[in-house]
Amino acid sequence: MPENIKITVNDKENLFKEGTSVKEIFEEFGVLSREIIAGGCNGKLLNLSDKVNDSRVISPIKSSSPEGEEILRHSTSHIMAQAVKHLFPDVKFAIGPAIENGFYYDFDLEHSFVPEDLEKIEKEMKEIVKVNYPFSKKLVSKEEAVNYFKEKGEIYKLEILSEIPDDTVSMFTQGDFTDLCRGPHVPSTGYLRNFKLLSVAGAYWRGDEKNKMLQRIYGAAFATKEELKKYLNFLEEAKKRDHRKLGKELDLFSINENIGPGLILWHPKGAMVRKVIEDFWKDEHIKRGYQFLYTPHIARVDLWKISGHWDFYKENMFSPMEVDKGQYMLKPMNCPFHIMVYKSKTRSYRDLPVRYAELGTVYRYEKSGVLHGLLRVRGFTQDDAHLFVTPEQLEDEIIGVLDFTKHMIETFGFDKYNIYLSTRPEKYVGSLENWELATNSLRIAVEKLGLPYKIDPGEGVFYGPKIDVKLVDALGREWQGPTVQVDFNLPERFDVTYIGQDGKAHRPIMLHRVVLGSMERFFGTLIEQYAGAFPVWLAPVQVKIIPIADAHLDYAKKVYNLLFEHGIRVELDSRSEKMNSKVRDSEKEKIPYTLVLGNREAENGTVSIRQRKKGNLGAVKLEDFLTEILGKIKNRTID
RNA sequence: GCCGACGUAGCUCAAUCGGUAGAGCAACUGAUUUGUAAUCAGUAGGUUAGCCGUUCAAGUCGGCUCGUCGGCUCCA
Repeated sequence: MPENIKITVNDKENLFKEGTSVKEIFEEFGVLSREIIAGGCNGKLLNLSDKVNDSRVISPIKSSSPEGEEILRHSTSHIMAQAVKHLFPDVKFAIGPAIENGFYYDFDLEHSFVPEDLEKIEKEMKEIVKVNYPFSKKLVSKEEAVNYFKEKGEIYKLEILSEIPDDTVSMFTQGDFTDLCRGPHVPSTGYLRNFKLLSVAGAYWRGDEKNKMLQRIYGAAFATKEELKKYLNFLEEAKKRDHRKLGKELDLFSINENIGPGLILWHPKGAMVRKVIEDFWKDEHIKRGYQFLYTPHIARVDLWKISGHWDFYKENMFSPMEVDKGQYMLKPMNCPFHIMVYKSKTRSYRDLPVRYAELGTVYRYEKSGVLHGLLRVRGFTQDDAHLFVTPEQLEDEIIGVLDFTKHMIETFGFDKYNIYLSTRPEKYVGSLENWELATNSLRIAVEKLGLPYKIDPGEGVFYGPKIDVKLVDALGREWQGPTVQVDFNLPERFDVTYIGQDGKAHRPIMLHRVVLGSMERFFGTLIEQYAGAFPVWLAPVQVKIIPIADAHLDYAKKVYNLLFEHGIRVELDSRSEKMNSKVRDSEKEKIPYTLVLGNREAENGTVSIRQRKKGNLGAVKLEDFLTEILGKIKNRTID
C-alpha cells in the first residue's frame, strides 16, 4: 500500500503520495524547472519524471536552461510589478512576460517613470527578494478572478480574462501581490537575485497604436551573477561597436540637420569603402549575366498610378512636386523604371531571362520615430535588380540569386544573419498554382544551398512569396538586408509580355532582388560587424607610413610611391609629431598596417610592420610586404 | 506618428540656489626631429539646437518648433 510521505518544498513540509513524480510536485506549487535538484539526496539531480519515494527537500536549481531562465525572468517581472505597486499604488497592470535576456512589464500610470524611479524600484525589488516570499498558486473560478480584479480596477486584467475560454484560471501570489498568471514560477522571491532594470519605454496596449500608450520597464535577469555581468558587459561593448559612434570617430559619414533627417552624407573614408563594395558588386554582376541600367530619380505621378504605389504606398512617398502643370514624385522603388526598359521593345522567349541591375537611389518617407543611423533612412541606394523569367526558369534563377547572396555575405564576412521564407498571406494576387510554384522554388533553392532558414507563414507580401536575409546589428537587432521576392502583380499592371515559341504573348514572372540590401544599411551593419576595423581589402586607408624623423621623408616617399603605384590606399603621416603620437593615431583610425620607417629601414630597404591590434611585427623587405598585402587584397582575406 | 529622455566649441565633457560659459583633445602658429598608443609653448574657437516667454538677471525656469536616443507602431 502506498503511503503518504513527507516532502519539504518551499521550506514547508507537505504530504505526497509515494510515487508522486517530481513534475507533479512542482506543478502543485506552480514551480517548474527542467533540471531539478533534490536537496537531501546527495545533491543528485532529479529529472521531472523521477518518482519520489522517500522524504526529501525539493527545490528547483537556479537553472541556466532555457526553461529555467524563462521562469526566472517571468518571476522577476512579477516582483518588479510588486515593487512598482508598493511605490506607486495607483498603477494598473497590463502584461509582463519574459523575453530574451530578461523581461518587461507594461504599466498604466499617470506619473512618468524617470531613471531615478528605476533605481528605487530595483531597491524595492531587492527588499522583496530579501523577505523571500513564496510564490503560491491558486486555482479560482473565472468569476472569482473577475470580481477580484474588478474591485482593484485592473481594467487590463479584466480584458485579458474576458478572452480566456476556461472556467478556472490560476492566480499567483507572492506576499501582498497577486497576479493573474499561468505560471510557472520559482518557489520564492529569494531565488531572484541577478537582475537589473535597464530602461523605460512607451508601448501600446496590445501592440495597437489605436490603444493607449503604456509605460514599459525593461530589465535583464539571469540565473547567475556571472551571466548578468557578462550580458551587461555585452551591452557596453555593443555601444562601442555602434556604427553611429564609429561613423563619427572614423569620419565615415554624417547626417546634417539642415539637410534633413535620414539623409546620409558619405564622407571620403566611407565613400571609399562604398566604392570598393560597388566595384566588387558590379564585377560579380557581370560574371552572372546581369546588365546594368541607370534610371531617373523622379517620375510622373501617372507612373505610380499604374504601378499601384500611388494608391497603396502614398503615405511612404515624399509629396509630389509641380512641374509644368504636371506632378512628379521621387521614386521609392526602381521596379517601374526597369519594367519600362524591358517594355521598350518586343521581347522573345529567347531573350529570357532578362536580368537588369542598378544601384538605384530611392526616397521613402519613413516616420520620424523609426529613423536609425544608416540602418533606417529616408534616402538610400538599393543594389537592385529585376529579373524577367519564364515559369520554367524560375527555380534556377532563384537558386542563382540566393547563391549570389550567399557569396556576398560570405565574402564580406558576415557571421550573424537569419533567413526567413515568407509564404502566402490572406490577401494576395496571382494564381494559387503560381504561388505554389514560386514558394517551392524558394524553398528548394534555400535548401539546395544548405542555408538554415525559418518559415514566416502568411508573412509574404500580397504580390508574391519572398526570402529575406536579416542582418544582425551589434545589439542583436535584425535589419532586413538581402531579399528575393517573386512578383505576380507588376507584370499584370504594366502588361509585361514576351513572345513564346507558339508565337503568342505570355506573361513573364518578375523577381525583385537585392544581394546587399541597400548601400547604407549594408555599410551600417558592416561597420558593426568589424567594429570599424575593416579587412584590408575594404579598409578606406590600408597602409599608414610613419617616418621617424624628417630625415626619413625621402625613403618614406619612395615607399609611398611604390605602394600607391600598386593601387594600395596609403597615407604618409609627415607631420612634425613624435612617432609615438602618430602610431597612436594610426591605431585609433583602425588602419590595418602601419609602416614605421627610420635609418635601419632606409639602409636595408625594409619596412617595420605594425599590424592593427597585433603591434610591432618587425622589419621585412619592402617587396615582401607588397606581395603579402596585394595577396590579401586580391583574395579579400578576412583577418 | 506615439511615449519618455536628451541637445553646451569640430569631438568628449564641466558650469553649486537663476548671477561674467570653462577644460582636455582636435585646429592654427612657433619650437622640437624623436624607434612602436599622446613633445612643449602660444593663438583662435560659443546667439548654450531654434523661436517665444517669466525675471533686475536664463545654459539653468515655462511654452512651442527642430533634431537625436531608447522603445512602441510601421516597414512594397
